[in-house]
Amino acid sequence: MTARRILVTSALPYANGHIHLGHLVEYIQTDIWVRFQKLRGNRCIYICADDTHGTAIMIRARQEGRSEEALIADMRESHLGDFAAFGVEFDNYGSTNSEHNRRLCHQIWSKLRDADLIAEKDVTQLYDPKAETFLADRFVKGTCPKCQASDQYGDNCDKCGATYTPADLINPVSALSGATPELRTAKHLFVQIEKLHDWLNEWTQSGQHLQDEVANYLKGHFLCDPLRDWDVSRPAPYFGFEIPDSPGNYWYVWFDAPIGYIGSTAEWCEKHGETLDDWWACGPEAESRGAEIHHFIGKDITYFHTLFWPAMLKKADFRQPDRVHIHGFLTVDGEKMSKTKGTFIQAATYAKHLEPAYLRYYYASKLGARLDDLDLNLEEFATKVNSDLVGKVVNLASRTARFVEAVGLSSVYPDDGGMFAEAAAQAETIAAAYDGCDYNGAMRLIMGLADRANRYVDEKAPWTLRKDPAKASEVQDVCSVTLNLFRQIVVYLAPVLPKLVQQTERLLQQPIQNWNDSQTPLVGTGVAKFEHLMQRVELAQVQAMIEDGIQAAPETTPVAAAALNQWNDGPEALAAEPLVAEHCTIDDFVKVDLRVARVVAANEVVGADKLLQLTLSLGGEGTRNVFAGIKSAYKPEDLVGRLVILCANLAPRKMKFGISEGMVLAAGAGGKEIFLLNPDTGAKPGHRVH
RNA sequence: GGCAAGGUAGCUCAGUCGGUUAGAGCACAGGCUUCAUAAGCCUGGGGUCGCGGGUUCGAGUCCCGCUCUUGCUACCA
Repeated sequence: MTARRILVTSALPYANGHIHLGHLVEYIQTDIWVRFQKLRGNRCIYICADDTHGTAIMIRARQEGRSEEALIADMRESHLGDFAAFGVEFDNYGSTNSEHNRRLCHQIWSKLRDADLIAEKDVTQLYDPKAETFLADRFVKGTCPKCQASDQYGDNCDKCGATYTPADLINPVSALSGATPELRTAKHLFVQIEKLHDWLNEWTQSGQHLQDEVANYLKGHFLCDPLRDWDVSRPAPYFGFEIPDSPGNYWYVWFDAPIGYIGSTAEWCEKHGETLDDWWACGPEAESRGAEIHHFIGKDITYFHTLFWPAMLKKADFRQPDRVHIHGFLTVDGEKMSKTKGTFIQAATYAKHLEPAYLRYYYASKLGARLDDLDLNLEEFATKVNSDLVGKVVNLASRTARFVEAVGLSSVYPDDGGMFAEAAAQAETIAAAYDGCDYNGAMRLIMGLADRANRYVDEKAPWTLRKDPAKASEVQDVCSVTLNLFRQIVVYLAPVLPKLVQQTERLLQQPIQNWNDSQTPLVGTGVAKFEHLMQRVELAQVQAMIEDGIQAAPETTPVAAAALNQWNDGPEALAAEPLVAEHCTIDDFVKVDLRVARVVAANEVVGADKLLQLTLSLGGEGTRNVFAGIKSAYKPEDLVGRLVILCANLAPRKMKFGISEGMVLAAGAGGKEIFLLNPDTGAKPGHRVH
């Protein structure tokens, strides 16, 4: 078999957030594939980079009062640390904000120009005059024009489902500055991808490059109609590369992000004395050299990687991907990751509590070639790791290595009834599963081998043989067989568990460097003093991680971060009165009958220091007499006529000055700091608060 | 509404070209073992393969209809 030359990428993580367990599905999936290819003796390079451009980065840098460059430099360090912790090993980790990338963007752009694919059109968008920037739909909030629901995003309403443009919103507000946006028109540049429709039909439907479901999806959603022009420019200010032949306009982040794959490769080539053409050239000459390009991505960015990207490469005379491997999303305990449930777990939080190898194995045992979502069931996670890795695999070494520490492995491989040979014969089947991204199938086969080996140990019972000094060599033989079976399994698991490989090399004092190490048993070599290879997972550790996840400052979305910082809100209030940890059920909540009420009269209470006496109306049903401890902050005459929120079913309470028939709701620390709640305009006395 | 992918043991999933009695792991029950990190081994219970029809000597597998779940998309196929 001749060695393949394979360039592999994972999607570029955005420099606006930390790596979390969802990201890791992809990086672990890719890393396993890369390690597998390398182990097979193929020439394989794993290329990635930070995706650094765009509005979100610009806004965040502004809010944090520093340069974009400083922000992305920090985030790069964080990303690299997380990847290292999880054994994700890139051959090159670049940045889209690099000179290589700029040069390539220029090059590809001029090719697209030459191919007459670029069109200019006016685009009218909301503009934030205060922040001096155009606003993407999700940076605008306002009232839905259809159902009047407030606080809706600029593209659609999640109350009534209506879709509209941000300009239709009632009372639109910029999420960046709080300013009222205005309509402005600017020139944008578009790629007329429709001109490649026929070619894309062929490329996507050939069965070579995509999973079938993905090909069907593209056919049904995009390729059945003319492809819309793709808006690839943004007017200044924008953190990115300025378009050379259109000053004042910048390439949209999704234009230069995938080019980052090539830019990062260029960086690698420079370090290793190779040329880009060795990997990215297309045409018959390049074809004969046979480099392959494999992208691993999540299903959310299918669109960019399977239509625009191949089209761009095609027209710019670069090699198009041989395969785009698309995976699903991560759920935790069957649900989308949630910050409040603590299941939105950052890589760093996980690594603080649990061994990264566990996650690598768990993901491997769940990943198949399809784009199904993957569920991280925390209980299954613990039992799977414990029973498969500790109970089956590592146990093989743990139950035999000690018996042969002194004598090492037998100098001739003993008769094992053909077990080693049979397992060796499965190498190609297991390899095919890895190569086809069916890690789940591979893990199943490998665990079958571990089961078999454990049965062998049981039958031979070396601990019994050991009691008879005459059978010493038999003990050595049994342990030699077992440790060789163990080592064979470790070779098969090497792409998933690199650390276990190192430990095994140390234990059996021989390197593991190639898939073929599974084909030949070790004989006559030494065995080091046994040390535990892997610890069991305690459910408590998992729980501790979840709790930590809840505590850890939840990562805010760019919009929220920008909106938050803008108000300068501090943590003092929360610190003074921490959140109630215990949940209340919806049933608990509905027991409290909150109502809108109008203050029809308010009086001082003679003899009371803190109380005001309020007469409240709920519309019908007469009035309520309520004593409220708000004298320090409100004057009676300021209250008359206004609306308040009343807990209407609070048990009546006899007080020194009369009976209080409810409680008005207020926030604040006390004293002057008391703030009554009032509903937005439109609420009527008697309305229940839900 | 449209498109796509699914529905197999309590849970997570295999099941090739239609072919013997439908499998694995986990969980559960009973037993064995005590080398091993409460690890290991054996035995067992547990299935209307979503429902209904069809093709066939034979259907989890192929065809049609229905139903439910998930994802995408949306009054446009």
